[in-house]
Amino acid sequence: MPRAGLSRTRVVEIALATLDEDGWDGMTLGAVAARAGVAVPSLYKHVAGLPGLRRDVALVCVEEFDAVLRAAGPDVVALARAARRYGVSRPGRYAAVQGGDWAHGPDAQELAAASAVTVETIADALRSLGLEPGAEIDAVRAVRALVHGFVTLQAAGGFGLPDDVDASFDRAVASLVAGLTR
Amino acid sequence: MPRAGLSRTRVVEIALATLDEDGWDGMTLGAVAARAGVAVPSLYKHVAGLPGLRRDVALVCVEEFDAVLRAAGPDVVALARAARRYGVSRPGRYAAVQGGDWAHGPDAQELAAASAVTVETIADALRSLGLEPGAEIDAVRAVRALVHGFVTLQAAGGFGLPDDVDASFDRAVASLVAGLTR
DNA sequence: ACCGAAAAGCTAAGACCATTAGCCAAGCCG
DNA sequence: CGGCTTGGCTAATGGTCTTAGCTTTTCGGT
Repeated sequence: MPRAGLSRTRVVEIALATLDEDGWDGMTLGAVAARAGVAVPSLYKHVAGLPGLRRDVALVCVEEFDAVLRAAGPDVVALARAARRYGVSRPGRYAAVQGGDWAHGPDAQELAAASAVTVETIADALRSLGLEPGAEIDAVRAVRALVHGFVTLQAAGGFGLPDDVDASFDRAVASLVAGLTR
Repeated sequence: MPRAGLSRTRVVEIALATLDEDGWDGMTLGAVAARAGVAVPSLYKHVAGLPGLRRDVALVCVEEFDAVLRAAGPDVVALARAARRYGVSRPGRYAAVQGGDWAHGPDAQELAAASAVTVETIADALRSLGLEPGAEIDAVRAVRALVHGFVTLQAAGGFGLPDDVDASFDRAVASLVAGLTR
């Protein structure tokens, strides 16, 4: 029996491919093992079960998401567009970034730290708007909520009308920014 | 063997109780059957499997959610507050309202119709702001996205800082409304 | 009042899912 | 070359949903 030559990072890579194809709920141990050409229990040699795999995958996605945001530059609108593009084009990874409840898990530290970086990126972009100091946290929350809500509603097919969702999004962000700087 | 005296509506009632206690993912046929004092396959006599049960439960929740919004009156801020209060106090039912992908299912009609009523309620509240006719759909989407994003981020523990989330929400809604009517 | 049929429960069984235990062989290192 | 670590495996357990088929209750019609 030749070995498959797996490793933690290789398993995570394969899991990411599965995630992109089958979504967050479809990223099952069976699917990953099949794609790796290996029996399911073999994965436990590299990864701490399904929760551990999800945690590892989420960490990669959070870091990737943050990189995308950073690359969008310091403009709030560009940042929001980039975040939404990521969420729409890679729904599985976006769900991994936002979706987990590992906020309550034991190994939440790494994830929380990585998420904090993302929040800080948004805060940087908002600083250029010249908000009052006390309003910054509120503004970050508002932007995150608007973008996240848009992405998830769209992903769930919540926008029944076929009107241009891109335009709606741009206008919503513009309106919120206008209201924040009012 | 005495009968349990179940019915479709009774099963849905029990499922709602399970939903409130165990959340959307915890609303399993096993949990519902146990609470009903019945074996799992017996539920199939009243409900079309798990997808059918979810569809029925979602329908009830959508109608309830719409009633809550209507009761909040025609003010946008009050409506947003009511929606968020519902989402925070009954996370399971809120997930049922928003969460499904039955938009693509075969029996999406009833659900879609009920959801359309909710959207119309929001549109009514926004009409009092005196928006330009073409901007209405965009405005509804913005409000829905902001509220929905806030609720889901909060439910996922996405707001790390312990700052007052209620105040952040009120300010976010006020900012968006200000931006929309600008 | 009775008989038959529909309805409502049940058990059994099958397909997946995650997880644990324990075995065996591959490969590295002295 | 021998042994130990490591990475694969099979087997088994318990959970999920689902279908098939059986039994018993219950109700309606004559």
